[in-house]
Amino acid sequence: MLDLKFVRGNPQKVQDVLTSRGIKYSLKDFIRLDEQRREKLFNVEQMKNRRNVVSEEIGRLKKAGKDVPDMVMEMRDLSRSIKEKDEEIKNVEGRLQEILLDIPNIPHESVPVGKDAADNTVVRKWGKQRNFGFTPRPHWEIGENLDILDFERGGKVTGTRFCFYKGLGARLERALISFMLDLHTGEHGYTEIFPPFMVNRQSMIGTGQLPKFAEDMFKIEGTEYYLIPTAEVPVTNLYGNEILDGGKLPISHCAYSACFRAEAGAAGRDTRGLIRLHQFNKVELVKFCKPGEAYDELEKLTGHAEKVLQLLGLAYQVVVLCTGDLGFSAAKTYDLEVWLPSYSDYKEISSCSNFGDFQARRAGIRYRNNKGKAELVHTLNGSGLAIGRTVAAIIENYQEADGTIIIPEVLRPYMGGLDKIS
RNA sequence: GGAGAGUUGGCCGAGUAGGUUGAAGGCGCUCGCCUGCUAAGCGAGUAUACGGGCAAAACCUGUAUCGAGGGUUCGAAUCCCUCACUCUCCGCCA
Repeated sequence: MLDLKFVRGNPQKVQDVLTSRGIKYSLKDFIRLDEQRREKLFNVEQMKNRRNVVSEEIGRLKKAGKDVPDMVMEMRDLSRSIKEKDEEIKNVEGRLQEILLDIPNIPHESVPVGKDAADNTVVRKWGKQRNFGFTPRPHWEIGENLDILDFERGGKVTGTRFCFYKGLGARLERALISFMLDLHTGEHGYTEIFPPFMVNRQSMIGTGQLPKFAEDMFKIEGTEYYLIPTAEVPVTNLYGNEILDGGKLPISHCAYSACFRAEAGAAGRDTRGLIRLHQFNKVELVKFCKPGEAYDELEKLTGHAEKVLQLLGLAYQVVVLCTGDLGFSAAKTYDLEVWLPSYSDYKEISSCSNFGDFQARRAGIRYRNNKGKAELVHTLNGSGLAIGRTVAAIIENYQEADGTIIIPEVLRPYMGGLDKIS
């Protein structure tokens, strides 16, 4: 959420942002509502002031044994009008809030201007695409042949976009989770969190999934709880409505969680394999820092996610998202894309973003600065990494001509010393 | 699921025959004094949000906030209702 005062003071800039993100909404209504609100507020506050003053006087006079029916009558009327005015203000504020909650973040100045994913720019590449001496096969084929992935039974037991991992496949999934968590806690200084996989509505609003993207979410029937689409949601909201000690910043958390996504707008895309499931595992990195540190922290966090790919020996590229492709809450995002032979292309495996104070304002996450003033923190997060897509990348990039899979060196301690899945 | 207790400021904790209590007291923290050092001691200060004034900051001023929302009342932390959460006991359960 943007600062109301900022929008008030920079309507043209905000309007431009909306336009650049393809949102056709005129801020004129908003500005008018805001003016209305302030006028009404000023008005009612004066009335309340009078009520306070007179009520106090009534108390004093009554104590002195005097009866003041005319004053009481006047206050009765005044209170009635106050109640009406308060109602009006509440309505106006509700509408303002609705609009404000649907306005996306402002991209950082370093973000390239562009229309869609085609305008994203590659920042760097790492590793080289393997030269197979045979025709590489997609991971779903290899996985099914080795009996470590079972999509068919996933469909039978639950439905489309669900999958069973089996035997060494399940082991590989678990190994990756442990490997990533160990790396981030041991080498990168993150404190591990194991969060709830369901959150309430307020938390979803805090990180920006709601109210705008309700159709992407699974809601638990009969409750106000939602399945989390990423650990970002519970972990960022961990400090919601708190004022943190500035000396403790930056705070770095990593968290494993299952992630649940409805994939409402993705019908027909990535229908095969592990790439786009309704449920997948992910290790997430989350940071809370002071405003001045955020962009340094973004580079660091991105580097931490890259480190996972490097240690696994997977070729990837780093892409900076252009204004048109940027997520709703983000001010700047780097996507890490891993080389996937079955796609003959790089495919997103991590998304690392700085949200500035956008989420912090929604969730109420502040810290006390060195002047003793409460100030919004800046929040960041990134996948470190998406587990399912990592499994896919390992299967495809480490496959042998005979259909077996070499296990990357760093994972072997987590796989009972095994060096191959066959 | 049944029965009961609770939810006050950064923390602890007062505060019910409704009235000047944003809220006693303590702790913590900040600044100053004092002091070989440290500790102790002394003094002052120490919430947030949203308005108004100011070009703006400082500052001044108003309103709101004692879990959330509603009600009663001239006036509510204090009374009533609903909800959420926490705790205890019972039941159930991994």
